[in-house]
Amino acid sequence: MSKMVLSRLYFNRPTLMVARSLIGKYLVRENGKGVVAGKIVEVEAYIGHQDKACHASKGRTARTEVLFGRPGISYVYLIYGMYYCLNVVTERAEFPAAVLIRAIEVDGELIDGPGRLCRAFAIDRSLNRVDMTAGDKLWFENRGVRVPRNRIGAFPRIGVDYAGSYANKPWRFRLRFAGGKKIREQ
DNA sequence: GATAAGATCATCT
DNA sequence: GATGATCTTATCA
Repeated sequence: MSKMVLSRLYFNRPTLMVARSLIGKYLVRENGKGVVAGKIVEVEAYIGHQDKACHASKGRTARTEVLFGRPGISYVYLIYGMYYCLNVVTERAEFPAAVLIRAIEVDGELIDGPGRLCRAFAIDRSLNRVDMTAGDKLWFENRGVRVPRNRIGAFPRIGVDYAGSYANKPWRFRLRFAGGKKIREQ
């Protein structure tokens, strides 16, 4: 069986649907040396120019241009001068939306937080605007893990208090258990 | 356990 | 010149 790389059509759907269904899928990173893969356990959705927490709410700029592009493309940026965050663009072209990958489980070990995740996977600005549906360097796989809806919790997003009425939207999704243990909630 | 502060820079005003 | 889709370490209680 060939690898089940998530396709363009997978990401060309409502962002909340993509975000929820990404829980339990695998993020795969291939650099020159080898392959690292981990199960996604936490994501956040950023949806449209009306969402003040979404970078595209400030308009279409050189930086946010990628959010207006085709689904399935990576959006990597530097935050607080020290950490990278990995997102994947969702929904049709011209509609700016993306899913931030926040936490991953690799060999039973939880890598908690977008900055740490990118460090562990050696993700930086050179992986911005990569086509993640091509199965090259960075992509998502469905490895047949089924996650029941009741194992996924929805919470407000992190660090977006400034976003007004959008600050409290339950657009963060997290697996309630990982590695056999209950993990942090809220 | 909780909270505070420091590191450090691309992007936008 | 201000500001974060953060993480680590230190200091308190």
